[in-house]
Amino acid sequence: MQAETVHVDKLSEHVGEEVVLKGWLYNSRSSGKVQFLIFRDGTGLCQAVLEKTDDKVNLFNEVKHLGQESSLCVQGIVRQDERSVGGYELAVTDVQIVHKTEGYPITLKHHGPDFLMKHRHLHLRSQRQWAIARVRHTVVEAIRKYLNENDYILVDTPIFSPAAGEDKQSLFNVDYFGEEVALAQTGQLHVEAGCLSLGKVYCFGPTFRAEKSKTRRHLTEFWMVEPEVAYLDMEGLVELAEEFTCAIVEHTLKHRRAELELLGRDLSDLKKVQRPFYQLRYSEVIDLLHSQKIKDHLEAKLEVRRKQLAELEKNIEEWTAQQESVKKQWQKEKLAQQILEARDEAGDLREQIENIPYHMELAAAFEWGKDLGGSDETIISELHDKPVCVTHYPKEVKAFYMRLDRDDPRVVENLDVLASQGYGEIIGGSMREEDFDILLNRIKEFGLDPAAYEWYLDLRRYGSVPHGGFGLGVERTVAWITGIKHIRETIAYPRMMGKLYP
RNA sequence: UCCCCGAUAGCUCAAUUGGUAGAGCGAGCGGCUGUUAACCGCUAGGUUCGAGGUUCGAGCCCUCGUCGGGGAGCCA
Repeated sequence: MQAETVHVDKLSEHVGEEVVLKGWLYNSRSSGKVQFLIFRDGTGLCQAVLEKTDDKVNLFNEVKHLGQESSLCVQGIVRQDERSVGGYELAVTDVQIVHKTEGYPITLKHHGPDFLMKHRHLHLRSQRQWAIARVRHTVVEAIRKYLNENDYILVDTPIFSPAAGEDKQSLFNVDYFGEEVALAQTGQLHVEAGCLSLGKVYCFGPTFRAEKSKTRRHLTEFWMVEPEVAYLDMEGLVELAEEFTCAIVEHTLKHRRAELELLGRDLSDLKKVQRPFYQLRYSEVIDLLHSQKIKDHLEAKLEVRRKQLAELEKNIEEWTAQQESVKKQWQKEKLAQQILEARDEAGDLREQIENIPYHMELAAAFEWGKDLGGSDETIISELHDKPVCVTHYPKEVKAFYMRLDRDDPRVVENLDVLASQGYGEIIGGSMREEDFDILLNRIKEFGLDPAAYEWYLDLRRYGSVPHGGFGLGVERTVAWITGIKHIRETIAYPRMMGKLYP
């Protein structure tokens, strides 16, 4: 292999040249005297075409039996061809087999989530997962870029955590030289100390929550970025959350358009993510939940879902009937696949249809003082075509450190950002209580031991200032931006209840 | 912790309401010079999640358990 090694995503710069690609066999098709090797190298897919000419009979026969995911180096001449994935292909002159793979478990056909999660270490090689990983990388890049360019200083906060940030039930306990400590579920308390040193700071790391949640929005280990700013006020906090969210979406849209399109994301939704977001105070949310508008919305949604279900059921019937008459094998298979997907979707719809009346009741019966439920958040975000900032919750349902609103001490100056399209909460944050006496009182009200928070109280003893910040969940943000249904696909190795392998 | 659904070939699913366990993909072999999850032919592949029960007979019905999916609560 004498030619220069290049990557698939740079093939357009090498048309007419002989080059080497190093990677893996994604799929292959053979047609007697020509083989199509669908090849991947981490930067993209490329079709390599190998013809059975007299000088390449041995090579042809050797490559013919290569299994999916065999590793190989392919040498050939780059040419433009519309029929090929990516628009370029390689006319093969030589192949070096690095490793022959037999019986690769993940085929290009449909697999169930359990099987794929057990093979997560291999699943990462699939196209969709590849695209999601690249979007995630860019979301994280956007986060760091925004903060760094705006003069935030990174402060790494501890993962072994002596005191709870929030409530103790959702903590993972660890034996720390005989002492029971917890894995951090937020870096916020510690980052506040950094904030009073450096002004504008952030922490960014893994976060652990032992909540026994089995839903498409939850992980037990996830990544969170938490900016914290001194001399900030509530208005500034909202502005920061909005700017931050917009910067992430904009950067990702700019650099990962191809991946988002591959994932089937409707980009027009993302283009709408512009300041200002919708602003709702908690009390306004209650009015909204009790309003005729919500009732109408849910009734309309119910009607739409019923129609969609009827339509799907009709399609399933038609496709099932067609299966009998269709002769070609691949057509049968395609129909079978369509039917499976439609059934899945129909199941989803039935569940929604069943739940909507319940959600209507929940919304109508919502009383001041309760925390917003998942269904309430979904309804609110569905009613808006861009993210919604919900603020000023009752102090009882929020953490002890959140700053009491001086105009209405029943509520705190907090902020949740709900992503659009029903993706739920991606940001949660607040102004922090800067008054020593109020904070101490709040710690006691929550039944916490003030001794454990002595160092935190010091921050109010010595040079206390108004300050605030928030946490943004990386996985939920990636799920929203990519438009994928389940958060478990947004991280390479999802940790969920009962899931620890691989 | 609670509610709903599920477990059949390596994978994805069937099995006409309790009567001899099948198909496609994948694997192996062969055919085909432009395939797009290619196609065509042949071959191999099963303790129907586990334990118990009902029955002449259980993949199917009942009880318990294990694992998985979705949701409630809680949350990023």
